[in-house]
Parts: sequence; structure tokens; C-alpha cells
Amino acid sequence: MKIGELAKKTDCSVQTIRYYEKEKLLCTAQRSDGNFRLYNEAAVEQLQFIKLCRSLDLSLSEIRQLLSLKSSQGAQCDQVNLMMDDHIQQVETRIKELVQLREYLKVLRRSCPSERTVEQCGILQKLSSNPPKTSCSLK
Amino acid sequence: MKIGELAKKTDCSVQTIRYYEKEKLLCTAQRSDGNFRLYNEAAVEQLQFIKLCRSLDLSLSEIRQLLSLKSSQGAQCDQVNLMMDDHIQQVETRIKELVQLREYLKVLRRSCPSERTVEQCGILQKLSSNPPKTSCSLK
DNA sequence: CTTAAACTCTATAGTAACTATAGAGTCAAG
DNA sequence: CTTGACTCTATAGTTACTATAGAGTTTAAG
Repeated sequence: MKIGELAKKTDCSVQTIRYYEKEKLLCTAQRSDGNFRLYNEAAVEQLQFIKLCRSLDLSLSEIRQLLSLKSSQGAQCDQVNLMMDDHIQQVETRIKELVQLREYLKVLRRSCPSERTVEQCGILQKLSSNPPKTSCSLK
Repeated sequence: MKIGELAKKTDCSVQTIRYYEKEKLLCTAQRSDGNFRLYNEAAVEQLQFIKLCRSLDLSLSEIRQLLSLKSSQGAQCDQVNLMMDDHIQQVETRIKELVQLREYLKVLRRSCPSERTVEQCGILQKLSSNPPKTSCSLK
């Protein structure tokens, strides 16, 4: 199958597939006489794996590691577990940051009912003078 | 004051300040005889405003809008409120996505105790075949 | 007065994970 | 045989910076 068909099957754009090849996430595809990339079912599966990992917010570099582990027969999977634990940690940290952020944004928003001019705007006033509450140290 | 001092006062890197100038978030600075940028207290305040907005995850483009509103005398601040509401909405959406993501990552992680080979690894198996639970549609 | 350190300048490239475009070639159907 | 759909490569753009090179400026010490 050619790249367009692979793209449809995996709901991935054609450019993204080429990009993944360049980034060594997909192995170099065979070529047709006219120099078109040719793929088989294995490529579909590989790409689906990558897409799923991306939906889990894993970076391309993490995915490369997973792919390499996946194909090293007999290896222990501790590294996979470590990566997951680490990634879960990252996601939790980000959630905490965003929750704090949301709270501060809401406080800020409440400080300004509508019908005011920008000079009276509670939001702009707070942003111009007050640092956010101590509880809010982001990123 | 020169750029280095402004950078220290605002805990911002020198490059970032130049970048903000280029991006029209800070107005073009006056120059010394030797072509060094010169700043006053107004610049410190402006930069602090920008930094605070950034800590709220507002984009540079959003900040540009806020700055423009801030300086349009007599204008209604409805647009500021709208931007905030929209931004709060974005943050909430992202939090929801991340919470779902975290749950799926935990499920995935529980599927593999240590001491297995990559062939037996529950995580890799799930990633290779199962789509995430229907509850998890990300981004 | 000179020289060295510390600072500043511009311009350019790199980051992550793509997306978009230009310009050219390939292929299948009519 | 031509048209349209597809593909190719190479390059630039996105966001918000960070890092670097190579040059000029200023300040303090000797």
C-alpha cells in the first residue's frame, strides 16, 4: 500500500508519516519503481502503536525507546515500567500546576464584573500590581 | 538602566527581553551612544506584567491584546473578561484531558508488575493491541 | 594608557512535533 | 494523450524561547 492509504488507515497525515520515518520511528519504507513508499500491515501496526503512545502524551524520544525495548527479545521490561512511572509523575505535576492556575484565574476573573472601563478593570489592575497568591507558583 | 539590570530586576533573561521587543511586547528601547538599550521603571513594570501573564499561561498574542486594551483609555473591559473566560475554559479542558490520561496511564501501569521480559510486559502488550478505554479520548 | 573582563550588539540556528508550501515527478482513467 | 489525483523532496512556518558566533562597548585594574 502507498502512503496515502496508510495515512487513511491510521488517521495520520501523509506528512506526519514521512516525518516519523525521518525521525526513525518508522523504518525506511521500501520503494516502488516510481519511488513511492510502499507499506505492509506491520507498518500499520507500528504506526498505530506510535499514535496510541502519542495520545498518552509520550514524546517521540520516549516512543523510540519503547520501540527499541519492544524489539529487544528477552530483555526485562523494568525500563518500560520506569518510563511509565516517570510519565505518570509528569502528568500529575502538570495537573497540579493547572489546577492552581485555574484557581488563580477564577479569582482574577471574579475581581471584575462587566460594564467597566479598562481603567477600572479589576483584572488589569491585579495583573499590573499584584503578584499571584503565594499558593500559585507555576511551572 | 541597561538590559542586564532590567533582566536581573525582573528575573528575565537578556535574550528574552530582546525577543519581547522584537515581538512588540515591549516598545523599542532608547539607545545609548554605544547603541545599548536603555530602560526606565515603566519598562520594569511592563515586563513584570508580561511575566505575570505568562505565568498564567497566556500566550504572547493574548498578552499583546491585553497590553493594547490596557492602554486604550476609556474602552470597556469586556474583552478582557472574555479573554479570561476563554482562557479559564482552555485550562479546564486541558485539566480534564490530563486527568483522563492519568487514569489510563495508571491502568496501563498496573497491568505490568516488574520481573517480566518485554515479551510478557503488560504495558507493551496493551499498547500494541488495545485502544484506550472509550472514556479516554484525548486532545 | 593599555589591557582584560564583563557587558552589549546583531544575526542565526536550535528546540518539539508537526503543518504547509512549492515545484517536480508518477500513475490511472477517459 | 491529457487530466487529475497522488507522490516525491526540500524548505519554511508554528510557539516561546535558548544558545551560539563574532563583533563592538564599557569599566576597572595595573
